[in-house]
Amino acid sequence: MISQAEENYLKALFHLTNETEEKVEAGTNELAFYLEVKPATVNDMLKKLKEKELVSYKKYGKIMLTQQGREYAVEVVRKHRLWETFLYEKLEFSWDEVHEVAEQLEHIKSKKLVEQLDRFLGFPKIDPHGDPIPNSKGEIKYLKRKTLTDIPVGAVCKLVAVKDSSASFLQYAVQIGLGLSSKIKIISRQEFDGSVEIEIDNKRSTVSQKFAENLFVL
Amino acid sequence: MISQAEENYLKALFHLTNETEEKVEAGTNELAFYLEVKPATVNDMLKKLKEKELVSYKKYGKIMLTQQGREYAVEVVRKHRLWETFLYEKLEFSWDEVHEVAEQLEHIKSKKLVEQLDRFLGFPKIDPHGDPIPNSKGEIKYLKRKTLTDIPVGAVCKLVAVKDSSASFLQYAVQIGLGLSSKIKIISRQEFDGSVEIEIDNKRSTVSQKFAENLFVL
DNA sequence: TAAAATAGTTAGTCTTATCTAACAAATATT
DNA sequence: AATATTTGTTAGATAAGACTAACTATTTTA
Repeated sequence: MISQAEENYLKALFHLTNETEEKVEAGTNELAFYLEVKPATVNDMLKKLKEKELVSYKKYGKIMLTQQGREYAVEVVRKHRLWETFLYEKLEFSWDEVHEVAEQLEHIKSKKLVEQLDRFLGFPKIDPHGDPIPNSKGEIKYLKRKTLTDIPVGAVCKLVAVKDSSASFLQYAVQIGLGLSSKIKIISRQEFDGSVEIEIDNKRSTVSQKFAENLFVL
Repeated sequence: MISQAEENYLKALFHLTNETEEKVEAGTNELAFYLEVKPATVNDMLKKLKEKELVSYKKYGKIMLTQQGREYAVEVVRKHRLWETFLYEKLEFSWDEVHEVAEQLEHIKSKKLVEQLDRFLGFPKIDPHGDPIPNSKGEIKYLKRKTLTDIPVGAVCKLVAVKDSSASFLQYAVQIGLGLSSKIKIISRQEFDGSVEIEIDNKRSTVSQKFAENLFVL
């Protein structure tokens, strides 16, 4: 049996390594910082995870998920993103509220629950933040991503993801009526600073280039 | 913050006392048996719960929930039964599969989640076992639970729970084709001894009044 | 009512997940 | 290469929630 704490370590390792193309290994301090615990704690936990053959590492060496560990981590990510989708689509949670609750729900242990939830939601491909939802075989389809800055004036696009999902960004997004799958029309663009005037549900706003670069669209 | 273990003790106390009209207090051994832990463990936990003013008890005395403890317990029961309803109605879980998963889901902490789930389900009054679901104010409307003996001849009902689940009863049930969520049609009833002829999946059997009283139906 | 049975408590141990403080190894800098 | 800095490890502590074994209080019964 894998505890909730262990699941969190696996998920963290997945996000720090496998999820980002280049990196395949992490360090103790890095993991500790990510999980907001002390390096000593990570060290203890790694021993347990190594014992269970979920991670591979040697003293003073780099940390890597084993195949088994990766599979487990992907399952947790799958659950997290399915629950986020459920909260957003069915329970009227807003974009910035889903994460905290999904952090709890992702640890519920029931194979049937996950599969039925997936079916109930219509086998969604992306979660409310636009991140891909692994399928039941653990396959993840990463979509190539364009940002708002790539869209020409006059065109309409759909928001599918965000680069930075800090609370401050998400709150700003909600303020201007921006939600997942929002249709965004490009009204005009300033050559001077790259700021763009956009229209969402007949509501116009002007956002900076920095903001626009943070929005992945299709 | 109240831990999952603590929540389970409160819920157990509620079921052993407040839920049954007569009893208002429980003993250490009784609680231990119910929770499948040892009396010593219960004793330790009671000290914590007393400290938090969720139970009242004195050394060698009886255990009782405080008003606060009762309110908390009802909230947990509410969550449990809402989740059972969700699993049964939306995710195609069968009658006997919902409990185990609801035991996990009831500990998720999010006020909004509970209220939205309740709304999503259309503010259900009873769970898939026919037990009442407390409303958001903690009020519980106890309905008289119907048994097979309350169903008139000619009507059809659905099995939702059993009073006694001894092996001898279950074996008998299996023999006559009675399973969870079985649809039962009342063919005839003997005035003399209250025995009933029933039909399950086109198969007829005659059962005693004692047997019929053991079946909760909807 | 005295002995037996039952119920409840205490003390000490275990495991998990965390911490702090001190130490060791690896890497970077001058 | 010597030293300083960063990174990782170890040892020992703590808190929660469980256990066993031994003890004490209460209740039953002969």
